[in-house]
Amino acid sequence: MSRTDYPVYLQLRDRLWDWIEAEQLSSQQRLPSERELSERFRTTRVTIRQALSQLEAEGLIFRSNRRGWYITPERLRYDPSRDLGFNRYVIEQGFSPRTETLFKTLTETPVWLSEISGLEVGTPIYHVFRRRYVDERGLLVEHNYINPAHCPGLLSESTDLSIWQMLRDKYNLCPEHRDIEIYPLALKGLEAESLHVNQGTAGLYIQRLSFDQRGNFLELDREYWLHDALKISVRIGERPS
Amino acid sequence: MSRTDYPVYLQLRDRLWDWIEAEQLSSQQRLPSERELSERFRTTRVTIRQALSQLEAEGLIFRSNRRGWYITPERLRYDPSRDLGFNRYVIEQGFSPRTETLFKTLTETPVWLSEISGLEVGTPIYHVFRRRYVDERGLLVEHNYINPAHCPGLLSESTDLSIWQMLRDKYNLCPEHRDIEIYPLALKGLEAESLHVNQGTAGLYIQRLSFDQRGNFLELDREYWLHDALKISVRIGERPS
DNA sequence: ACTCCAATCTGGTATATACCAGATTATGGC
DNA sequence: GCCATAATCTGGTATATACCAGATTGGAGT
Repeated sequence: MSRTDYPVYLQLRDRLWDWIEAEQLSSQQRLPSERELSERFRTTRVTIRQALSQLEAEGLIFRSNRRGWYITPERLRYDPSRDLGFNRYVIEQGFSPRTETLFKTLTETPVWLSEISGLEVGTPIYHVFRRRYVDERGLLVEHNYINPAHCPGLLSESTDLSIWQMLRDKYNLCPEHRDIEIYPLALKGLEAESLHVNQGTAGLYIQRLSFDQRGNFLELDREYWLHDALKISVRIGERPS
Repeated sequence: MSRTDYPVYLQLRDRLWDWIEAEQLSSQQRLPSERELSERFRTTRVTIRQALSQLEAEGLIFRSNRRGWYITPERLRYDPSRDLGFNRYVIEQGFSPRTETLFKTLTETPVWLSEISGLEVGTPIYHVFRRRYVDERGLLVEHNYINPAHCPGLLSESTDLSIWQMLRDKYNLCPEHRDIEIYPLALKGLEAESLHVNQGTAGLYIQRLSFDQRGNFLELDREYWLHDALKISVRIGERPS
């Protein structure tokens, strides 16, 4: 029994889904062009785009600006409460990570950061902005604000790997307390541009604010993820075996 | 300096944002109709809708089916790792909660639940489906699957309050171990209908799988939130005062 | 082989128009 | 006052069309 009372674009959504399954399209493969799809499914490009947007919202496909539509890879599992480096858990899941440092600089603590970190406004602070890839798809950009009082000279190190690991191994820093915030938002401005996605693309924001044993501010991490790129997975307590 | 090289709908997005601020529109207030806005801003309804969709993605406004656009209330803070009842933390934040039980039934464990819970396929299981409001806006729907072995007769209780509290107070059950999963998705089917939103509306999925001290399955909680309704906030470790 | 540039392909933006379906409001009969 | 119903208002869906801008491709010239 088909749902013929559905709007066309929802029928198309389902037909496209079925078609993708039937064609066995897999991760990162390209769909036919919108014009071709609109002919094949006997409708207009506008309507096909509505259907494609649905599948995009569901995380089945994603768009690459003016290049086409592609099959979304499996979501990356991610536990923001653990201090595992990005590279490490990406590899653990059988993917291939890459990190680009877009800029790193020593700047002055702005008001908003002062309010959540406890640092005085104007205090020197490291600011690192990085883009992270999994299998050559850019999944997130990340701002790190690090207290240089605890790790002088950090900027001269390579920041293409785990900052957290560097803090631990080289500076013997270990966060004792953390505040984590997570919420969906729209990617815009610098974050959208850096990820090469359109303004307003759905994203997920993850913020981690870390303090040491004495309550001193260590680091702030603000991550902007593509909405379809990750699945947060947290385990609390021990599971008896 | 204005960004005149921006597409019209992004300029409109910003102008609408400014207009909303200037008009001091506040939580749950209604915007003028799309036709009126398209006249006021000298463009077509199609383009105004693109701009409105941007603001919707950013969480500034939300739509109520065929009634209009409204200002989104502040996000609710929510800590899925704690066992605070919904009603309690909503009230703590100065809002007014309400819960409707859409159905509750005794059914048989399906395959997918068996795989994550360890129950045998076909084992009796309680299934409760509820809708939760804050200030009379439906923010989420929630499926609860509860192991009746630990709490016989639960269905004859009222399920309009905290199931967790009932499990603790009446059945002395306390989860020792939990697996939590969170990811953005599109609301569709039953969940979209129950929240009176369009198919494909952005949402956030939160799943909690609870076991007792001996590793027995207690409860599965699957929550479907509106994307703009909550801010997950978790505190790890103690903050020295 | 290589570079450069033009042609072409892609999705992105924009306008105009029409009708539908649910929600709300106005109206008229009681 | 109340209730049923009709008119109206709202966003939702759909088609047709045009042009833009970035990405890719293909070919000419070296």
